[in-house]
Amino acid sequence: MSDILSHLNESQRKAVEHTNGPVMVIAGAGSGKTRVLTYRVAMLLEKGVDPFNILALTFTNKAAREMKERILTIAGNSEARNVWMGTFHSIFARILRIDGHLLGYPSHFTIYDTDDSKSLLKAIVRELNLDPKVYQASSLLSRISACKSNLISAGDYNRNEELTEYDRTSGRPFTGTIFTKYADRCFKASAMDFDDLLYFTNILLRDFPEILFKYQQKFKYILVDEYQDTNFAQYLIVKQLAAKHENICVVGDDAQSIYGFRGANIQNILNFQKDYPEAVAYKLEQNYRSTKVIVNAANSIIANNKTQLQKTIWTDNDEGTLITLLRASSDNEEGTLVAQSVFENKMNLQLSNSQFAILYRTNAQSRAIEEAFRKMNIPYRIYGGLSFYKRKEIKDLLAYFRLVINPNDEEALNRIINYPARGIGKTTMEKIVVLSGEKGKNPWQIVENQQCLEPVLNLGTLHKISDFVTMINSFRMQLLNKNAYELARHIALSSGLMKELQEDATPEGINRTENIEELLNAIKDFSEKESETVFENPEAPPPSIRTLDEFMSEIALLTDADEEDDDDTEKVSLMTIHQSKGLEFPYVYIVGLEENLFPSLQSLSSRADLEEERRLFYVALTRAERKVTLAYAESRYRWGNLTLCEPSRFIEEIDPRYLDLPKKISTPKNLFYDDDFVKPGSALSGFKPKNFTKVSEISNKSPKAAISTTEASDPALIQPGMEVLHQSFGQGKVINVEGSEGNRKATVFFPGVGQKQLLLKFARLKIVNSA
DNA sequence: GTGTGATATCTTTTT
DNA sequence: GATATCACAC
Repeated sequence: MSDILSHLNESQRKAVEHTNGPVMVIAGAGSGKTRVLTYRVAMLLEKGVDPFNILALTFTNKAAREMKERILTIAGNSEARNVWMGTFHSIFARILRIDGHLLGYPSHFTIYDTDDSKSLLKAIVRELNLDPKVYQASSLLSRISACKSNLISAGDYNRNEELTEYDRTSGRPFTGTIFTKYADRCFKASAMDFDDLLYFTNILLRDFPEILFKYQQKFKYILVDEYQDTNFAQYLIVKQLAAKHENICVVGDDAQSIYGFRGANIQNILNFQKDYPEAVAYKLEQNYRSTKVIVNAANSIIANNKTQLQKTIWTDNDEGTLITLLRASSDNEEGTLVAQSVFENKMNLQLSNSQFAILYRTNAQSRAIEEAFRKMNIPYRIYGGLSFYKRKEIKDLLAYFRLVINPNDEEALNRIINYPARGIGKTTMEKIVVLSGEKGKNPWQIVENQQCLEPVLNLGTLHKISDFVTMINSFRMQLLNKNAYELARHIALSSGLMKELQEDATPEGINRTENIEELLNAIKDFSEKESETVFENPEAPPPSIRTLDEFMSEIALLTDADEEDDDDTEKVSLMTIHQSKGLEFPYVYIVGLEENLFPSLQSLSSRADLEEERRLFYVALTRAERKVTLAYAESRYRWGNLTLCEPSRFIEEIDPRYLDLPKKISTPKNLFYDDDFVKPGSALSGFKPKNFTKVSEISNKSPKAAISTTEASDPALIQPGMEVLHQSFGQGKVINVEGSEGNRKATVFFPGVGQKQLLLKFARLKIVNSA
């Protein structure tokens, strides 16, 4: 261990060695925060602390997994796997499965994801005959979520004058009613949404002192990563659990707080020393990740924020290259420029794809980038976006599993009662919902009870329903005696879902079938793998088979970012800045630096939000080890139509000493309308095509062309894959051709020169080899 | 009750 | 450009 400590700098070492009492570590970007956390856990184990007494909370499963792996390496002790390490949500879901019965929840409760929550809210709004445009599911959910994060229950909400008054004046007086109904329906469905996991943990600890005591005893040492991103509910859980031993260590960086929209309260970290007057604070200010240029540029950005803890991030690393800025006329061109730049750097500097990351503000921006990368044949991997577990066919099959495990799960029932179609339609479902409202029961209890249904349904429908119920019940009987894979496969086949998908021979249909196969394979792996879950009683023998409900509780909180890429091709990473938090890449491209996009439109109304956007930009910059490239487009397709964009204010906020401005930028813009892009409605739009035709005619007949030794081929014949000859660049290979008629553009790679985009009517390429 | 085509609304960011 | 909902025909 002592030589392990030698891997740390002085402040890191102090933070690691100070194991008892409250400690706060303010860790600047790239300052070795994860290192401190992992070494600290290793240090605790070294000192003989039982791993079952250590609780380490992270924000992503990925971070937890990585940390666990590293600790295993450092500590060289397999005991380390018994540390309670995971996200807030997964750790407290585990606790609620053990002790949630005290609150009336079964241990197999369902976790509703955002889609489930929204769909339930929509149903409630419909049932109350309210206007879904006024009561939008997404805004209702964020309001409810904000309440729960601040431990405000539906009852509290309705009693709170301020909240209800606000709803009345904003024309949504029934928000409180909806909240109440939503909470009630979730409970009846034995379901918790993401916020409930934290909310009910708080209730559990508040109302059952013996439970609080139990976990206080258990978690003698508590570590919290990304403390700046905790919300009130999380803060209070940690505070209560730590109250007995006060061996709490929080690590964070106020400059990287980017989850305010989710209720994260930056005050939690700013007030830590008020909560624990004896707390010792350590600052990690040396950055080991990035070049001086990057560190200084990032500092110059964050200096524009008013609320922050004082610290000076510095580095001993090289000066590095200046930040470059790419200006594109459109979002598509931005993609092309970025892909070209990646390609050039890769070739010139002999780098691999995985050394590059493209970061953007919104998921929607990935498309243009993706397209450009596809055209250039650069392998990439998108993080987030449409997660595997969010695909329809996967959600359908999972809904079967959910319903089998928890028949009360209303959203699962809704999803599959008529999928594949079995003649139980909208009207029938409506009747069922009405009945469940009247009898105060959940839909499954109604569906299961034939007597209930007899008065309102005809015999045919009644039969269809009872067949469905029998099927689900027969699955349930096998829950404990079949392993997860056998049962999952059985369900996929005998529910008819597999058949339904196989009948669809379109490429999408085949893909869906493959996805189901993939899910089944994942379950197979799971069934065969030994359980790694920490059991309440470590001495208890592991259960002989791994069941489907175990699988479901393990994946409920997985997100796409946690998915491992088994394909070992080297790929460029594409992700939102939020997802990039905690990661690092040698070369980072930050795209879409435009006003109203980054910073986003909705952040511009308040100083706090704008500062959060700025911190987001800070996070993006500090992901880079060697070089940052920024990009923006002058126009972009937003919800279908073209919008003009201004460069982001953040570009100007960077100290110009660290920025390599393109010479282009100071020249009059219209000189650079060198391609098919014309601003709609601008004075140019009517004239441009004509002018261009003329120019091209002239150039073809110009004297220069006449004396040229090479004879140009007809631009219309140029196709990707061809070898072509250019007057000054020499021979090259056509990678891509795009654009229409007179404005066809080719991307050509010239060995030794690099990749060039050429307007075919000017380029006068000669086809050398059309193979 | 089911399936098809038209249309409105959408975009922050995530557990 | 994509998805969710609605109107309409079978």
